[in-house]
Amino acid sequence: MLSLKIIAENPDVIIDRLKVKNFDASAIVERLAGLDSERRQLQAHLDTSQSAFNKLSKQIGTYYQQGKKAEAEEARDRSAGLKEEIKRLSPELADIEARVKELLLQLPNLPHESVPQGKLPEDNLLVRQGGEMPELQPGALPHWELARKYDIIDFELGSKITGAGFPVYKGKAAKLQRSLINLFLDSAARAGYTEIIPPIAVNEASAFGTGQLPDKEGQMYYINEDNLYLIPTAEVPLTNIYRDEILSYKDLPRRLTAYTPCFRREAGSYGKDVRGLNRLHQFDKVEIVEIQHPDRSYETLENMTSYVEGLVKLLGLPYRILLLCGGDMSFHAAKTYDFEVFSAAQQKWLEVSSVSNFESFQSNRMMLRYRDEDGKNIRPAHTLNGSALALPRIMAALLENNQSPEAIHIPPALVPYTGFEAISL
RNA sequence: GGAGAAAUGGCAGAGUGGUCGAAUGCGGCGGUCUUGAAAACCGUUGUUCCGUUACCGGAACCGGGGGUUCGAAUCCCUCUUUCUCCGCCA
Repeated sequence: MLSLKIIAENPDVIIDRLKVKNFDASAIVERLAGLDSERRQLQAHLDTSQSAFNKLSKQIGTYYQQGKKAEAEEARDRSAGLKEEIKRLSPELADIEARVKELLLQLPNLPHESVPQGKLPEDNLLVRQGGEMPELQPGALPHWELARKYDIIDFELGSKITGAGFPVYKGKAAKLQRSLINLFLDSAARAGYTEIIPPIAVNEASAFGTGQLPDKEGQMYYINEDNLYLIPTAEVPLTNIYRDEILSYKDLPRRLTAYTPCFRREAGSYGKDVRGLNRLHQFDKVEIVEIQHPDRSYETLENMTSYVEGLVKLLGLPYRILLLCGGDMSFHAAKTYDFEVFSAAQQKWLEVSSVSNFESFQSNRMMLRYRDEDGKNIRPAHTLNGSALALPRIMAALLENNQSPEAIHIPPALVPYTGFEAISL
C-alpha cells in the first residue's frame, strides 16, 4: 500500500512510475486527491464539534456538582445539537476513510527506477548466468520418470492420500529433501539469519499485511471454521512478526529465516508445465526475510541476491538471474530478481527463487515502522524477502542434471547431510 | 470440550462515572556531579489523525466491536486472547 501523503504530494510522479508496471493510475489518484481533501475538511469540522461538545459536558458536570440544576439542564439541551451532528458526521468520515483505503489497495507498488519497462517475461533483463550446462546422455529421463525408476517420489500415492499436487517423497528422496532443508537453514544461520519456526496457518490480519488479502484469497487454502489461511510462503508469518511494531533504528536490520511447507491452490493452472515437481499444491521452502532501513534496503536486496546465488552455485546447478520487468513483477514488489535453474532433461528453466524489495508497501499495510536516529521521526521500514530456496524444482534439476544411466549423483555439498553419494537401484 | 479469573503506556502495576492520556516504580533519553563510569539528584519520555508546521492548538485511542449516559479506562452486551482448575490428547 502506498501512503496517501506521498500520492497527494506527487500525483504525477506516481502516475508516471506506475506506467512501468503498465498500470494507469490516473483515475484512482485523482479520486484519492478529492477524497483526501474531503476527509481533511470533515475531520477538522468533526474535531471542532467534538471539542465544543466535550467542553459542554464538563460544564454540565460542574453545574451538577454546584447544584445548579437548571443551568445543567439548559446546557444539556444545548449540547444535543452537537451530539447529533457528531453522530451524523462520524460515520461519514469512516466511510470516506474506508473508500480511501479501498482505492489505496488498488494501487500497485511503485517500481524502482532501475526496473525495465516491459510486459512479458521476455522483457526481463538477464543479469547474470552461471554454472555449467550438463551434457546428458541419450535416453536421459525427466525427473518424474527418474522418480518412478528409483521409486523415490510417488505422485499417484500423493493423489490417493490427498490429491494431485501433493507428492510423497520416499526413502532417499525424503532424506535428500531434508538434507536440502538443513543445508539451506545452516547456510542462512551462518549468513546471520535467525532461524524461526513460525505457524503455517495465519489469520486475516497477517494475510492482509503481506498482501495476500484481499484479491489473492484464491491462491490460499482457507480453513473456514477457524478463519485461517495456510501460508503460501513463510514470508507471511515471518514479516508479520513485526506487524504493529515500532523498531529502533538500532534494531535494523532484522534478518530471519524459516523452513516451512507452503500451500498454493494455484487455481486454473493445468497443462504440461505442471508435470512432476514443477508445480505443486504443497511444497517445502526455506525463506529469508529482512526488515531494513530505507537507506540500505537496495544494498540488502543485492546482498540477498548474492546469498541466494551462493546456494545455487553450491549445488552446482546452471542458473540465471533475471531482473524482472515492470509487467512481470508482482503487485507488491518494487524490484525483483528471479532465479532460474536449468533442468536438463526437460530442457527448461525453472524458477527457484524470487528476491524482492517491497520498500514500504507491506510496512504501510501492517504498520511496521522504525524510529530514526533523531529520535523523533517514525517511518515505515522496508521489507524484503527471498526464497533460499524453493525445494521441488531444485530437486527436479538435481535429479535430472546429475543422472547417469545407473544412478543419480548427489552434489558434494549435500553428501555430509544425506550420508549417501548416489541414488541407485 | 466444561468451570472460573483477567486484559491499562516499553515492562510492572494503581485507577469502579466528570478536572484521567491516565498515579507510582522500573526501563529509555537529556542534564548536574565525576578524569571516565557507576550511584545519587533534576528534567523528560505513547500512538494515529486534523490545523499550523518555529513553537503550539484540537480530536481519537486503557484487548476488538457495540450500547447506556450530558459525560465511560470505570456500567451493560458481544467477540478475541491469556491464566488457573477439570476432561481429552501428540
